[in-house]
Amino acid sequence: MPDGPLIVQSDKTLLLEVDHEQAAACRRAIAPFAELERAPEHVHTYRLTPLGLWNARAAGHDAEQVVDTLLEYSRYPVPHALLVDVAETMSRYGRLQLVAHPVHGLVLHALDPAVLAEVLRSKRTSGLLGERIDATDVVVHPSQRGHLKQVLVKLGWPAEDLAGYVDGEAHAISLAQDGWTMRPYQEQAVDSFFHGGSGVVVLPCGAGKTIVGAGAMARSSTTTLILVTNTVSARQWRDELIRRTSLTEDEIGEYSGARKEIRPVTIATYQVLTLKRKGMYPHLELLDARDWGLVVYDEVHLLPAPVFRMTADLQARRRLGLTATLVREDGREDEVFSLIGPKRFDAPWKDIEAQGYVAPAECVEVRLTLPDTARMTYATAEPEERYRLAATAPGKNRVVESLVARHRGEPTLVIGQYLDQLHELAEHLGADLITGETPVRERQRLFDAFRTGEISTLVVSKVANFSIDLPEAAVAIQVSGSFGSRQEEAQRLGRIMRPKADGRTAHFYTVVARDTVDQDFAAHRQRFLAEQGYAYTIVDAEDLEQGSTGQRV
DNA sequence: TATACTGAAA
DNA sequence: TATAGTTCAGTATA
Repeated sequence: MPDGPLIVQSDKTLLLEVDHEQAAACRRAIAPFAELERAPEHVHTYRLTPLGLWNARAAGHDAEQVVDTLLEYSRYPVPHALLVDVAETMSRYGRLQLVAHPVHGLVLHALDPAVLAEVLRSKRTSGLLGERIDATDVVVHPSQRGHLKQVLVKLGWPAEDLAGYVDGEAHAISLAQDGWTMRPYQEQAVDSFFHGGSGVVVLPCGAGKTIVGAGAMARSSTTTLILVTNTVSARQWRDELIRRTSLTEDEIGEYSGARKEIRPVTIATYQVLTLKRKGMYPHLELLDARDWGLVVYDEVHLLPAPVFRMTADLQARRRLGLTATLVREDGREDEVFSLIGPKRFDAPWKDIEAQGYVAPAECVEVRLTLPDTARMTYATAEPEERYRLAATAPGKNRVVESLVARHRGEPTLVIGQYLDQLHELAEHLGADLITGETPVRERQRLFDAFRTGEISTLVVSKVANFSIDLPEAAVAIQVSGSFGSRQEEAQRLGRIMRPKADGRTAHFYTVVARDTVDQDFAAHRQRFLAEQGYAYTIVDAEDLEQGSTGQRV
């Protein structure tokens, strides 16, 4: 195609012209295998990575499809070397297989003896492999299954794990069918997960990931261990499971800081599992406390390093990872890939929105020009103080005030990172504030008041990043965030994406100080959502009160 | 004996 | 990059 929207370069970057009429179709076509790297106004940069290509491969795409997609949308002839490279990278996935051998147990089987020879020569596999059976097979100690997969990914030969799983202890679980059924994409996600065995399901916030978990549990009907980020989330899982499945309160245990119950379905927090005392992990026994048939990782992108290590030992059990965003800022995506599994299902956020299951959202970046004195302070500040200085610029108070006024009557969340700033804002707005030090009872009271509409504005800290369920929230105003965290941005947008009763559009504002690191971090944070098709409108803070709409990006 | 508060840890 | 949230254990309170 001579006028395609895509420029494919030999350094493995893909440049997408955003205003091209085929841009949307192209974005959709390359999404399964390319990662968005930068998203300024006119040209978005995607990158081809081995991990992206292997995920696509695991999802059933072959190299031919990827090559065809590139050729179809490319404006210029595609570098031949790049096409060869794509084909070679993709063909690396699955040349090694982990299989169950009737005599030798777990075996690493190579479709190509040379690959096995190369892998065996590496020092990194030395402690992980046992006896060599023949030219294409070598024994793997079952306890090294996860470590081996990690090493193989790093060596560039990701193994396809076909060794299967222990059944686990059977436990009858069915979905409660009182006039309610899973949504089509949830069914598909469960199917894809089961077909693949282990892996990750990526769905937007508010799209019902818990239901996918429940569906997987019903399908396997085994004892299940669910790992979640915090106690509040654990309670929400329990309530949802009681509502949506045949499980009763007695069958569901909570293993958290507060309680230590072990039941056929046990919900545990990452925190308690990774608690370290005197160099020991006293709660690790939970993993062996029962013969779990399924392990569910909620918010799998947050898995801390110790849980990765523990998970390496759990490879014989089915593992389902759930997340809204697989991206992490610490570059551990490959560990999720090798230890939980490849991406099994991924629905573009805009598709779910089009089906009406999440609310449409409009994202606006409000830029505030710092007064001269503040700019001088900023310019002379130490680099490590700069973000805080810019992010907590006093001028933001007025901007937030006018945004709240603009949406008067709509349930509004003001979200920030710095407690001082939030205290000040809460006072300014005459609104209530929820932070980590707010007692659970008080949080509950405020959330309830917010849900019923008694309170229309709530100022919240990082506590609101995850899993708080405020269906009615329609407006979010972000004043500061964790540096450039893409997944935090996605989670915060997620707070307002529950569909509204009247189908209203949700509004997401991010207030940044112009020409500072605050603006740079904001740009980085927005990348993931840009990849999902959310365009940020940029508005000048001074124009805000005059009702200008700004320019679309 | 149960519950509330505080500080430390990773 | 630093900050904030979470949990646990020790101490105070009723």
